This record gives sequence, C-alpha cells and structure tokens, in this order.
Amino acid sequence: MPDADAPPYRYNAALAADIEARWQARWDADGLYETPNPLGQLASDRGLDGPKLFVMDMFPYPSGSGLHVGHPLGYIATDVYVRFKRMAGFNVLYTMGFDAFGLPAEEHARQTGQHPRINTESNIDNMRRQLDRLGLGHDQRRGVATTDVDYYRWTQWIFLQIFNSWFDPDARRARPIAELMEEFSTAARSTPDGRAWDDLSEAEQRELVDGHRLAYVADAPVNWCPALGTVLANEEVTTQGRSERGNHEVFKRPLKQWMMRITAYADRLLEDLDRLDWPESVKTMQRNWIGRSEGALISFPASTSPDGPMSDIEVFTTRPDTLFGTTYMVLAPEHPLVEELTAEAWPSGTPDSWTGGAATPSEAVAAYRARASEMSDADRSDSKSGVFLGAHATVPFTESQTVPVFVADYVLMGYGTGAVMGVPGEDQRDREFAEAYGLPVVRTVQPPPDHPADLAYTGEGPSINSRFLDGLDVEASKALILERLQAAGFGRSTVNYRMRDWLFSRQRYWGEPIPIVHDEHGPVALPEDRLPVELPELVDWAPRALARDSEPEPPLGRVTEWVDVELDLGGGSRRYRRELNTMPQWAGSCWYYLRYLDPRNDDHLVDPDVERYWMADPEPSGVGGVDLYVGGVEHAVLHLLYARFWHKVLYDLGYVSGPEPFKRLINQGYIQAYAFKDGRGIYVPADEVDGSLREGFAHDGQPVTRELGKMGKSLKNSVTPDDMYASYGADTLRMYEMFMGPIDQDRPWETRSVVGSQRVLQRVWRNVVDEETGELRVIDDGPDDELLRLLHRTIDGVSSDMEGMRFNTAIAKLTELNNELTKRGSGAPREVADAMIRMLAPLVPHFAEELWSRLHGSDAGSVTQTEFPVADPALLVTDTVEVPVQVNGKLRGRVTLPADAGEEAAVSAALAEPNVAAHVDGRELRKKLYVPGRMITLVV
RNA sequence: GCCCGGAUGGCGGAACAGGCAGACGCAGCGGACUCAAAAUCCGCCGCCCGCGAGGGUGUGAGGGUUCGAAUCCCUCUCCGGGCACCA
Repeated sequence: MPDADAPPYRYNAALAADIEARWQARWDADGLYETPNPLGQLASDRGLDGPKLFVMDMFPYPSGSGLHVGHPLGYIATDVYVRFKRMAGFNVLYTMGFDAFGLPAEEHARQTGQHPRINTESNIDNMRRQLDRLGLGHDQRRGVATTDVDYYRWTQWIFLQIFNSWFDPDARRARPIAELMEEFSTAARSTPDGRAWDDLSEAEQRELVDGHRLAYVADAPVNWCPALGTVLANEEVTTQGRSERGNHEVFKRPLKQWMMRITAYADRLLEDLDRLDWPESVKTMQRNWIGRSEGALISFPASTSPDGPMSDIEVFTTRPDTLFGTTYMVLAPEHPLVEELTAEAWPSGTPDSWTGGAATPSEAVAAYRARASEMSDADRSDSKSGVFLGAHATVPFTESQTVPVFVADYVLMGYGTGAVMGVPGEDQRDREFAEAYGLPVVRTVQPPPDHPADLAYTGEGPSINSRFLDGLDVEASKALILERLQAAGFGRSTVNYRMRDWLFSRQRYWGEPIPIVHDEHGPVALPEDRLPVELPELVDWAPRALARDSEPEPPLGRVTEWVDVELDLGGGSRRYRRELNTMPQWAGSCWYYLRYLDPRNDDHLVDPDVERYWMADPEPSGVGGVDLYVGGVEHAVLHLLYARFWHKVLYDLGYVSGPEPFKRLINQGYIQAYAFKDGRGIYVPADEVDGSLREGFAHDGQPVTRELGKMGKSLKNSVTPDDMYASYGADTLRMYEMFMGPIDQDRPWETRSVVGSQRVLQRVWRNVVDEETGELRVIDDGPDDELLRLLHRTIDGVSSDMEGMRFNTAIAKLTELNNELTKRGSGAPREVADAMIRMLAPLVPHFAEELWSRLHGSDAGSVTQTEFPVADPALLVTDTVEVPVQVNGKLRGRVTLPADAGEEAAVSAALAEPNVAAHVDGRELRKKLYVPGRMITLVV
C-alpha cells in the first residue's frame, strides 16, 4: 500500500475511518434519523413535514457467523433511496429489527449449553455493530426483536384475535367468534343437526364453535423429524422427504396440531395480487402455490359385491366432461374408504397383476399401504403402481358400467378428495396406470388425426363415446354434464386449491408460547390481560434427538410447574393444562412492520391513527401498506403469504386500514463470488488464488478451476464488510455495491474493482480539498455556461435515476460531472461543488457530510437535511442539437442544427454534409424523415 | 415436463417510449511527471480492412415487421430460478 508517502489530506481508508466515526457519533447525538409520529410517544413538536413514506428491508435473522458483503446490498439500496426521499421532502419511516426466534439459536444452545437468549442477544449486538458501520439512517428507537417480551406479547395478542374469529363465507371476511355464537344461540344460524343451541351439551357447543375458528386444533398427518425433535411444516421438508435443516429423516405421524385457516382467504389472497406492485415472478409463485382450479365433485356409488352395502366415492376432477371415459377408480392409500371397500376375497377372474401377489385383498392392501408409508413422496412419484380392492364402482348415468376400484399411490390424499376417476383416454397419468394393469382405454374427446394413439389426449375437440355429450366441445360438455350431475344428485361444480391450511405449531422451546390453556373440552383462550405468556426459564431446554419410532414431545412439557396452572377465567378458579407447542418462526415476521410504527405502545399493537398515517393509501382505490419492501426472493411465497393472511384478518377485524401489508416489493439480487477448486476438487481459499481468466488461475503454484457460487464458508469465498472497511472505508463499499449493477440483478463480487469507486471519491475530494494542505480548492467564480448546463443535466438525470432506484447510472452521471471538473484542473466552482456534494449525500453520507462542513463551515448543519438539488428546466434545453444522419439505414455523418429546425432545414443541412452528399451522390431522394433532435433519415 | 427470468467488448454493466450500440467503472496499452517506482494527470481501447479520411461488420442463432431493431413479432439454442403424479 502506497499510503506511507501519500499526501496528508488524501481521501483513503484511514481518513474515511476517521470521517465515518466522527459523523456517526454526531448523527447519534443529534437523533438525526428519528422520525416523528403524528401522535403518541414518538410524536415530536417539530411536526410532520411533507408526505409520508414507509420503506423497509426484510429484517435479518441474527446469525452467529456474521455478515459477508452480500448481506447489506439491500440495506444500502434502501438507505440511499430513503436519504434521497428525505432530501426531497418526505417524512420517511426507516428502521431495522431482528427475526430472532427459531432453530439456529436453539441448535447452538443445544451444542454449547448456553441459553438461546444469551446467544441471540450477543448475535444481535455483533450484527448491529457490523451494520452500524455502514452508516444506515435508521430510526434506532423503532427497531424490534421478535424475541422481546414486549414484542411477542403482541404476537400472542394477534393469535388470540385469530383464534377468536371465524370466516363468514357470505361476507367473505373474518368476524368475531362471539357473533357466530350469537347467531347459533338466537337460531339465526342453525346447528348442523338442527337441534337448538341450548340442547347441545357444553362439549358439543365447544366443538361446533371451535370447528369454525381461524386458528383450530386438528389431527393432521405431520412431518415428524426425530433428529430435530420437532414437527416440520411441509415447506420445511425437501422434495426428497428430508428436513431442509440438517437433512434428517422425516416421518409422517398423525398429531393434534394448531392450524390456521389460510385456505378461507385463498380467493382474496389470489385476487389482491393483481393490485400489488410486485415482481411478476413473485406473484406467479404465489398463484401457483394457491393453485386454484375449477372443477367438479362427482360421487360414484361403490361396493364390494353387487348386492352389498354402497359407499359413495367422491372425486374431484377438472374434466367432468370425460366422465364416460372412466374405466377404473383410484383411492389414495390413506383414504378413509379403503377399509370399507376392501373385499373379503378376490372376485373370480381377477388378473394376477392386480393382486400384488397376496392371497386376499386385505393382505394386498395392508402390504401396499405399509410400503407407501415407508416411501418418501419423491420415491412414490417414479412409477405407477397399485392394488385392486376387489370392489367396483358405477359410473353415474350408467346402470351397467361398473369399474374396478384400486388403491394407488399416484393419488395423493392431500389434494382434492384423495380419490380420482381413472380416465386413461384423456389423462396421461391414468393412461400409464391403465397400461400397467391392462385396463381399457376409452376416448371421450376426438383427437386430431396426427395424435399418437398411445398417448392421452388433453386438448380441445368434440365429445365422443359420451352419450348426451357427443358432439359438444369441451366447454359445452362440462357445462351440460355439471347441470345433469347436479340435477341427478351425483355432483356439483366446485373450486379446489392446492394450498393447505397452515400448520402453525412447533415442538420447540425457542418460539412464542401459544396463549392457550386446555380443559376437558379443548382449548381455551387466555384473556388479553393475561398476556404476555412468558417463556419459562428452562434449564434442561435442549430438544432431544429421538428414536425413529418416537412420538412428538414438546420441550415445554418438561416444565411441570409451568404446565399445570390454576386460573379463574370466569366462573371460579379451576385447573388447566397449558399449551405446550410454540409458534413457528414465521409468526414474528408476519407483522413486525406494524410494530415499527408504534413500538412503545403498551395499550395497542399500534395506535389506529398512527397506523392510518403510515399505512393508508393516498389513492382511494389503493391497497395501502408499506410503500417499499426490499428483500430476497427466497421469501416469495411463505413469509409474504403468511403476512398477507394475518394482515387481512387484522383488516377484517378493523385493526388496520388497508387489505395488504406491502404495496410495493423489490427482490434485490444476490452477490455471488468466484470459488476455486484444486485438482482434487477441494475448494481453496479464494483470496489466495492468483492469475486471470486468460492465463489461468493458480493456488500454491497448482492450477485451480473457477466457478461462480453463493458467498460463504463452504466455498471459501467470503469477503466480509470488515475487510472492506479496513481497506477502503464504508462509503467506498456503499458506492461500489450500488455501482455494480441494477438492484434486482445477481452479480459477481470482484474485490479488485472496489478500488475504482474509491478513486472516484478521491477525485471528487481533490476537486474540493487540496490533498497537500487540506485547504479548500473551491473557486468562487461561477461555472461557465457549458459546465452549468452539464450540472443541470446531471441533476436532472441523477434525480430520476434515484427515484427509479437506478443507483448505478446515477453514480455514472455524477462521475461524468466530476471527470469534467478534473479535466478543467482548477478546483470546482462553489456552485457546482455545493450541488454535487448534495447529490452524493444519499450514496456516501459521511463523505458528503465532511465535504459539506468544509465547504460551508462546521456549523452549517447536516447535508442530509438540505434539499436535493433541482434542475433548472431552462438549462436543460439547448439552442443547437447535433443530429446523426442516416442514408439507407447507415450512419453517414452528423450535422449541428438549431433545436427548432424543421424537416426542410434539417434535410438540406444533412445534404450539405460532405460524407452524406457523397453517399447520396446525386441520386433521387425517395424518402426523407426528421425526428426532431434525434435522427435524419434519407432513402435514395 | 410446466411456469417465470436472462444472454450486449477481456470483465461488471449503459442505451428509461423503435432513433448515434458499448455511458461509467475494472483490466489492458501508450504518453506526461519521476533518478526510478508508486500515486496522479492526459490519451487509446468490439472485431476486420486502411497510413489516413473512411469502409465493412457487430448486441446468443435463424427469420420477419420498419426508413430505422439490443429494443417489437415468430422459431430455436444455451444459462439461471420456481414448481413438479395437483386429478
């Protein structure tokens, strides 16, 4: 490093460190980034200036391993944008919290014996230190951690609101459960079996009401992971049927679990996507996740013998028009009708391939089910297999068309009704099954002549072999068959969703306790004044790695003195057993944006007026919510869908002013980094590799190969912000990250390029400050006309780039302006320096503060509180323009024209240009065109 | 298999509404300053032909629309991401 004999006032890492520390201390002392609320504890007598803006990053999990340079990319981008908007006159709410419950802290605690809270808090401190060094303009008073008791008290409060609500399908919204009970008790709504409310026992009343709640207990097949000692949500299990964390084995077990009725909101979650300013890819992922499909429910009477008792097999299908192509039926292995429809013995003539080699249907079914339960969903998907139950079903509208009933694992219990009608002519999966078991194939839609005979046909065409549907196209056939099915009582149209209800409970310690106690009839909500339900201190808190065949057991069950409580919840003191499950990590992140608004409010989750000020949409048709939310695309579905769901419930119950939490979403790209492997395929530390793409890369003299990947320990290619602070300073790091490319794009990190951003800042510095003396180099003469016009074009371009978050091009324009100053070599004219420093302030705030105070004196105040420069429109228009000339589509020259020149004048000027004239060469002009200021086109 | 993105110099990227392709930065080359080096400043920098003026060619490939296409349309290739027996 050449710093030893560098000029004393050069802007380098040492000076940057000094400047950054000094200004950060002053910002803190002045509370510069504290944002006032219209009322309440965070109100300020300085009042609310300008329109509001709420900008937010997805808050981080405070991991123990610290940050690499990829982590703060989004935070820097929002900070630059927020600073720009503040200078443009907005009252901006911008802060940062921590998503601190969850598995990693508990896993760490399990290995070290240290309580998760201690580890979590030290991680938060460390992460704060690394982030603070970047100079982010957060309102520090508003940050929350989901593990704060004052915070999770309100997470529990929201749970109670959800528990105490039901979804009214007629009103299409949540309503208080008390209103449902009122309707039952006044007979405005009848009970399922028609008895009067008062004739139901307490147990019956409770069961009826509990079955309507938005949070409910259900016996669900869950993913039990003994190695982690917990139940996992479907989305935490990989497609290989292992745990996403740790890659452990996962088994299906039935268990009483808390569920959230998100499916009730499926249509609203789907519809409102159209009103959001989100990346199209994220909306598409959510649409696919919800998976709405319109179809029909159809009942097939089935029995194990022609004169035996009948059971109805109900199927869901999107193609009711293909009903008459049904040649068999399939039940999922877990389907409840499998027992009833398993015959005593194989009917005569049953092919051997249908029996699975078993002596009786029940043996075959038992063996098949046992095998299916052992297999992961991925293994199940490979080939079509199944066994015959010995039963037959009758196709509706036919007396005689009976078809065999199979159990097969290509039908999933979790989708539709867990049963399908097998139509091998029109569905390729059914076709494959039919071929494996020698079942007949009947086409019900006429395929085009070139359609292969051995493939199902899923396209359009007239119905055939379908009785009264023959000749109708697919859509008309669907309509008619539905009408007939409905009239005959065999079925009806319905809408099915891929999305399931949200499995909400976890058998963990380090999560929010669910504020519920149980009596002999089931769950009872704790009253709000009993919140928070604090996590008990637990000495033996560690989850236990359990045997494969173990049953799920929550750690809280070990705190016996906590589990059993005596409470008076009205009607006298009695004993209850506490809920032992805790909430999933998603819970705390579902609503943190609301607490940012009013973090110290002890009476409300958020004051309604404060909520309205920050969240209500200025457009009457708008959805409201956070104005800009920035984060990784990995949260495209789960976090964003769960948060939308909770927000809609709170909206229905009147606690928030709009239907959506996040109005605009941007996914920042990832910073990737090159990783290097030696001849053995082992990664070598990337910072020890020499060479280039052309001459090849080497480590310790041995050739290595290069690949691009995620930054991290495993690829040995991490670069930490601390390294960059030490070599260049935080402002250079900020500028480099913003200069690398558009915010939403992945990009490879290249440490050797960072110096370019530092050199740009050094050139700016030199145009304002003398490196040798530290004196100002600014000149008091006004800029000449050319420079003044360049300045205003820069102001204009930088403003719109900042507004559009195109910080890379904003930096390029500022660099051009500064390069022009450097070229002149005389120090910056004061007016230009002033504007340039203000334009730099959002990007490199410490650097700009330092130059600002040198330019205007130490009591000039913060540059961040000045106005962003505004371009003078008069200086953006020019008298003359240089216009390119095309002849027959090829560029042949340029001419300078008055800006208001007409086509005739432009064309004659073009023809006067020698090179243009040479190419026209006296030939006839067939076409002439002048796009003012842009292009002259001649065709000869 | 289906659904989204994307492909521009040696590299990251720019061209915002169909109008000068390659802004800005990195790397590279040349020059000034220096005893020398570093730093800094000035210049060059897609490819081919040409001393030059200039010409040809060029935005993954092929075709189309247009006076004019990186940009719009069709076909294809490759890369990244998501979903995946969803009836």
